[in-house]
Amino acid sequence: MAQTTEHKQGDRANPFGSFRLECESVLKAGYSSLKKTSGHAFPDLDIAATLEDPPNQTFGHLASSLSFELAKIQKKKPIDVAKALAESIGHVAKLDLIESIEASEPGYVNFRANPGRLTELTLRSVERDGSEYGLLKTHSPEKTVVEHTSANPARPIHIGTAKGAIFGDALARLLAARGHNVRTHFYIDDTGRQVAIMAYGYKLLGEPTPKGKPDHFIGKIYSVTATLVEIEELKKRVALLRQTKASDADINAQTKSLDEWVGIAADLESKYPEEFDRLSKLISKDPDPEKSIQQLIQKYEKKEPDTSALMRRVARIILTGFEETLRRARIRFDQWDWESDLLWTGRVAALVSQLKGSGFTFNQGGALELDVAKAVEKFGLRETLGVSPTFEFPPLTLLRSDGTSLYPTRDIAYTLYKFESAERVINVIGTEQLLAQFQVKVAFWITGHQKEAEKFNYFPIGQIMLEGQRMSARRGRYVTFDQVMDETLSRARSEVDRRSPSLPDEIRQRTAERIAISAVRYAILCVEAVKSTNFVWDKVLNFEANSAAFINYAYTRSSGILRKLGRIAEPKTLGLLKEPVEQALVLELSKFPETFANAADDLNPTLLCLYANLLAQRFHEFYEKSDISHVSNDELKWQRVALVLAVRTVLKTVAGLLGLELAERM
RNA sequence: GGGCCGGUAGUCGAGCCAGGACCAAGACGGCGGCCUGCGGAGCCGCAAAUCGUGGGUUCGAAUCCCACCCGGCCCGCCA
Repeated sequence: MAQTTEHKQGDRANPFGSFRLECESVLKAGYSSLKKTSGHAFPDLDIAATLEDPPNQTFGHLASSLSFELAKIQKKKPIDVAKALAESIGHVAKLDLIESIEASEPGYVNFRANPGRLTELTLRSVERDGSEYGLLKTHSPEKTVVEHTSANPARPIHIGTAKGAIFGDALARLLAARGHNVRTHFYIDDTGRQVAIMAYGYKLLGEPTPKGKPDHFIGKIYSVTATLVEIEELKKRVALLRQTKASDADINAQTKSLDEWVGIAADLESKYPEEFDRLSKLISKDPDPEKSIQQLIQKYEKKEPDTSALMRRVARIILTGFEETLRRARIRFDQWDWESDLLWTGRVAALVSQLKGSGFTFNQGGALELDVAKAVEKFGLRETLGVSPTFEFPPLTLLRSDGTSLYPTRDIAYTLYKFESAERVINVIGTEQLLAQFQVKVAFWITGHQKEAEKFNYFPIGQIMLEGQRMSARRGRYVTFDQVMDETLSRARSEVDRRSPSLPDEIRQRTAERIAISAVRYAILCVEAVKSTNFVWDKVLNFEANSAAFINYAYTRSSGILRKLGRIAEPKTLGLLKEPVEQALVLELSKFPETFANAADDLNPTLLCLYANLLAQRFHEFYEKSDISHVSNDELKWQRVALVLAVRTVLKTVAGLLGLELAERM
């Protein structure tokens, strides 16, 4: 069943939406006229909701299943009701965009659009609105913060994180085009253990200037340091267990874990012999590496000058690398938020004391706990949160017994911070964060921010697996975003070289870059965000149907036509575009505004991928079957050119929304 | 133990929220065709699906409800 979409928003045209509105209005008129002549009591039905897309065009362009509802009441056959309905509409309505209304077995009322009128309206609208065609503006614009990526600044961005980055970026583009005031934020999680480990290793090495890409360079140091520290700790733990005569099971578990880490260390040693060797010697000189790392964390939280300077210095080096990667992927941020700032500005402390005063906290072994379950029951949040009566809400530890905060606590403070400058907040994060996101919402209720709780959206990202397993940076089982882009670029470059050898080298390189980044973005965006998928090179490197290259090729072909024609004249009318391939193309163009609005309102960029692919497909079909530059009838030629121009406009708009860049030649 | 998400041709994947012409879109892979006029990264055709399983609701279920099965994930004084 189709959804209703507003007819006109701002002064932007919505051709198919206008057709839909006309169908709705005549259907309502037919319904009430039938109501008068019938003896039965008619209920108030959502008539717009009965309009749906028919399976193919032999049934017209929109169909209503209203008769099935009425047949129940009138105790008649649906097809008879449909006939009566179609007839009564014929009497009451004057038609504009509708060409015909027919009853059809088993009981649908089919509406066919008037091809001439729809073509005229669609192509004139695209011509008039240009790059703004279809970008229907919302009636209720909101200041919106989209937080995404927020990769831990300890190692390079891998393809799993990149998925969140690409979706977050596309989401921001879509919402902005819809008329919302959107800002993208990157959360720098710098007060956790990972950044401290990284800074510890970096300091030990004497703060070297990065060789190669900064995030890769520092990431290497992080991996080696983390592994060596972990091994030291495990060795101590096993020794302690032996001393205290712990159970064999406990000792075995730790030993097994230790063996695994030793294996990882061996891998790292062979990959980075120099760093491994040096760090290994340096760390062994430290009597208690773990303590050194803890001290870094604690001093940083307190903003101790030397430590703060060090931590920020290292984190910034990594972030430089992130920015380079993200820029390459056409992803940009309006704001970078440091987690440490939340502590230093007292926001975390203020939140904790407010929660403390709420009566929903309790003390457990010196740690401060939030009784989430109690709050859920008190405020009756199960329905609001959409969870079953048996969903368990474990308590949330807000403060460690040493008084330091934990990540969820800081995340609550952070989300509140985002609301300081926004009416709506969208968090683009992995599906595994579901419970944590619930906890944030519940904390919002406790602190009296229920309005914000309603405007707080969680956009879950399903994992990308590697050979059926979770990616793990420490185990070296991961693919970086840079790797993916490099590989795709080299593949795109060789394709361009092969197909367009006559283009200058510079153009070929730029074209390959566009094709490559678009291919990567499209491959990620064309599958729904929540689904977890296996990373497959062939999919990213696919330049055939259902890929960004396929869409770009439609654009390139249209460029070829226009280039060949040289000059372009205005057609007098648009009445000659009667071929099925032309009509199919017009219909697709007419549906773009509705598709866009639905994608933006449902937070679903994937819908636009499917649309872009479909539009390109229709164009390729048209291109094969229809001549343009060599038709002798000039009027027909210019009308077809108008169609080509409209397709180009819409392709470019959709591509922009998804962050794909189109090349004129490829 | 409790929960969340997913399960659609050999593979990938729309449709599910808002049930209707579904004998289920599209792609990859397979098979067979199409360049003496706009670039073949294309087009046309063929083969391929117990819509995870079993019940239920309904005139009608891939879609809603219940139970179960499989896969991923979560339930830390980690982040």
